[in-house]
Amino acid sequence: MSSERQREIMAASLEIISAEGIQNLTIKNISGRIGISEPAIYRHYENKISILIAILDEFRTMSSKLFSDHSAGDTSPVEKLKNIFKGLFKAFEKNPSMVSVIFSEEVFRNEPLLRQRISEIMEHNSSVIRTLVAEGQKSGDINKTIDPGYLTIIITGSLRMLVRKWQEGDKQFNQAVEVENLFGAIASMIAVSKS
Amino acid sequence: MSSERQREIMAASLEIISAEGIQNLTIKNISGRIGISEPAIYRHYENKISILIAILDEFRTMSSKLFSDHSAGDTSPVEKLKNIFKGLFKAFEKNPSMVSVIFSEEVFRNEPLLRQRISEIMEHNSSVIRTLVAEGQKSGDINKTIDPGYLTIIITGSLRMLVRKWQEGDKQFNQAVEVENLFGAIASMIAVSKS
Amino acid sequence: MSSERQREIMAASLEIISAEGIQNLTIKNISGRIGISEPAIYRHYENKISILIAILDEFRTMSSKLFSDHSAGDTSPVEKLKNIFKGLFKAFEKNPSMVSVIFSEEVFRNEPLLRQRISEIMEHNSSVIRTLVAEGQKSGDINKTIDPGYLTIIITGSLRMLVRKWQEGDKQFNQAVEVENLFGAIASMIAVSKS
Amino acid sequence: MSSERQREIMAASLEIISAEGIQNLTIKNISGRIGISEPAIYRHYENKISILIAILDEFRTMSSKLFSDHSAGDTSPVEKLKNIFKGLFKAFEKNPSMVSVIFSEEVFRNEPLLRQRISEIMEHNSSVIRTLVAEGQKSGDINKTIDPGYLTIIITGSLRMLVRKWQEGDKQFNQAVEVENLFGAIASMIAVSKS
DNA sequence: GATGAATGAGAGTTCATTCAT
DNA sequence: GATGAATGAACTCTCATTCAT
Repeated sequence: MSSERQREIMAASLEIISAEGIQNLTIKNISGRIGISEPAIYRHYENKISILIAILDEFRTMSSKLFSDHSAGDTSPVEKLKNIFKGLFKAFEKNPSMVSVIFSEEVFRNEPLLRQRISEIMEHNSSVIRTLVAEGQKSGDINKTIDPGYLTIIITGSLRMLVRKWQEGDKQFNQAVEVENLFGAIASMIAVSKS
Repeated sequence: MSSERQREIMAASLEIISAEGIQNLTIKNISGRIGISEPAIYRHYENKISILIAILDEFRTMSSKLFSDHSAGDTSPVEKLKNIFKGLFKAFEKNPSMVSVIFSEEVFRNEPLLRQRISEIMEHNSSVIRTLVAEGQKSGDINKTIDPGYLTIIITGSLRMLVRKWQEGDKQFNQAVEVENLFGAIASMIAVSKS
Repeated sequence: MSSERQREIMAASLEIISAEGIQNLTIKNISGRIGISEPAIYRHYENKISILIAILDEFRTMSSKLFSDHSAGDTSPVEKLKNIFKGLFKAFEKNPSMVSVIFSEEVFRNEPLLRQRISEIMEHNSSVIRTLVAEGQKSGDINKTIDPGYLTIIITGSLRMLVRKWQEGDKQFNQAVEVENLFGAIASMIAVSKS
Repeated sequence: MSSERQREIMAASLEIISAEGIQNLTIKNISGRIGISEPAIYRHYENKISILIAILDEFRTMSSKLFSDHSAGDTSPVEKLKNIFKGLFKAFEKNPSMVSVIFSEEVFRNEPLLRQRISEIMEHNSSVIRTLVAEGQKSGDINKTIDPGYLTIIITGSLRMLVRKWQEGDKQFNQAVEVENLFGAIASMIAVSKS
C-alpha cells in the first residue's frame, strides 16, 4: 500500500519525533533527513497531516495485530494480558518514536482526523483488555468484586505510566523486567485470594 | 506576588489552552483575549515561556498544598490517598485548563525549564503517594506483598487515565462519583484480604 | 548647563556604547543602568537623539578646548601638533567610549543633527591642524613642498588609524609611547631635511 | 558560486546601504527593492548576517586580488603602492556602497563573524603595504629611518581619510587626481632626500 | 518523480515614545 | 521628578504549501 518513498518519509518523521520532538516535525526537517526537496514530500503525501495519519494507521495495524494475536490461544486471560503488555513494550522498544506519537494527543488536538485515530486505537485496545478482564472474572482467575471498567482503567493507566517513565528516563531501564514486575503486581492484586 | 495583569494573562492563557489547545497559545491570542496590545504582554512577562512557567508554578503550589494537606491528619493512609484523589479532581474541575497544561509534556519537550517543572511536580506527587503506600503497608491497611514502587505507578497511572478520560469526554461525567468508584476499586485490590 | 541626572544619563550612555556598542544603546539599557524607569529619561532629554547630541556637544567642547589650548603658547608648531595628539589620546584614555561615538558616523547617517555635529568637530580639528601646518611651513619647520591640505589629511588620518588600532586591540597598548613614536615618524617625514 | 538571485540580493543590499545607510538594511527593504517577498530572501541566504558576510567576502576577494596584482611586476615599490591606492579608489568608485560596508565596523561590533571578516581584510591589506614599505626601504627608495610599522599606519590612515572625505562630500571630487596628489605628498615625504 | 523559487500568514520580540497618575 | 502601563511600528525568521519547469 505504502510506496518505498512513503515508508521513507514515515521513518524520517518518526526519527524526528523521537529525536527532536513532534514540534520539530516540519516538512523541511523531513525532506532534509531523507535528502530530497520539500515539494517532493507532497508527491507522496497530500500534506503534513496525512503523514501523521499514515503513521497512526500503521501503529493501529501493529497494535491491533498484537492485541488480537495475544488475546487468542488457550492460555489464561491473565497470561494473555501479560503477553499483550510485553508485546507492546517490545514494539515500543523496536520503534521508540511511536511512544512520542501516542503521547502527542495535546499537539493533535486541533486535528480531528488525528484525534479520532488516536481515540480509536485507545478505544480498541481498551476493549480488548476489558474483554479479557471479563473473561478472567468469568473463569474465576480475576476477582469478581472489581468492576471490569475500572479495572481496565487501572490496567491501561498503569501500563501507560510505565511507558512514560521509560521514556522520561531516556529508555534506559530494562523494560522486560519492569513490565514483568509491574504486571506481577497487578496480577497479584486482582487474583482471587486463595485462602 | 503576581500582579493583577499577570493573573489576567495567566487566566487568558489557561482559557486559550483549554479552548483551543496549547498550539494556539500565542502572544497575539493572549493579548487579544485580554484586550491589550501584544507588546503589553512583555511588560508583565519576560517572554512566552515565562507565562507557562508561572502557570506551572501556580499549579505546583496548588498541588503541593493539596498533597500535604490531605496527607496530614489522623485518618488511615488509604483514606488519605482517597482524599488526595478527590481534591485533585476538584481542583481540575475548578480549573480544567490545568489538565491541558499537565498533559502537554510533549509540547514542552524542547523547553528544559518547563520540562523540569513538570518533572518536579510529578516527582513530588509520586513521592507523597509512595510514602502513604508505605505507611499503609506498615499499619497493615495495605497488602504488604505488593512492591510500593509499582503500587505507586499503578495508583498514579490510574488517576491519570481517569483524568484523561474525563477530558476526552469533554468533562461531562460526574467525576466525584467516578473518582470514588475508581478509588474504591483500587482500595479493594490493595486491601489486606480479611478471610 | 546639564543637570546631574543629565550627566548621569550621558555617562550611562557612554558606558553602554563603550561596553556593548552603539547598537545596544537603547532607552531601556540606559534607564536600567542608572536604575530609573524608561519614561524618566524623557524628563531629562527630549528623545534619544538629544542624548547623543549632548554627548557630541560635550566632546566638541572638550576637543575644541584641547585644540586651542595646545595650539597656543610659544612652542614650535610641530611641538604643538604633538601636544594635541598626546592630549587627544589622553582624553580618549580617560573616556574610552568617546572613541566609539566618534567612529559611529555610519550609525548616525540618517540623523542630520548628529551627522552635522560630527562634521563640525572634524572640520574644526582639521582646520586647527591645517593652520599649524601652514605656520610650520612658514617658520621653516615643516617642508614647504608638501601641500598643507594633503598633509592635514595625512596627519589626521594617521591619528585616526592609531586610535582605531588602539580600540581594536582592546586599548591595551601603551598609547603614550605609540603616539610619541607615530608622531615622531610623521615629524621626521615632514621635517625640513637639514643636510 | 553565487546564484543570480544571490547577486541580486547583494546588489540590492549594497544599494540600500549606500542610499539609506546600513541601519536601513532590512529584509523588507531588500526584498521590496528586488520585488520579491521577504521569505524569498531566506531561500538564498540563511539570514541577514549571511548576506553581509557574502558582501564582505566579495570585497575581500576583490581587494585581495587588487593588492596582489599591483604588488607584483617589476616597478618600484613606491609605484606599486600608488597603483594599489589608485586601484582601490577605482573599485570604490565602481561600487561606492562598499565604502559604507567598510566603515560600518561599529555597526557590526556585536557580530563576531562580520567583525572578524573586516579585521582580516584590514590585516591583509596592511601586511601587503608593510611588505612593500620594507622592500622600498631595502631598495633605497624609501627613507630607512622611518619605522615601517608606523609608516604603514600613516599610509593606510591617509588612504582611509581620503576615502572618508570623498564619501562625506558625496563622492563629488575627482578622486583620481586627489589620490594622485595625496600619494604624491606621501611619496615626497618618504622619499630618500637626494640632496 | 523531483526541484528551485516563491509566498501568505503568522510567530515572538524589541524599540522609542506617550500618558495618566 | 518619576513610574507603570501601554502602544504602533518594525524586525527577523519559520512554516506549510504551490507552481512552473
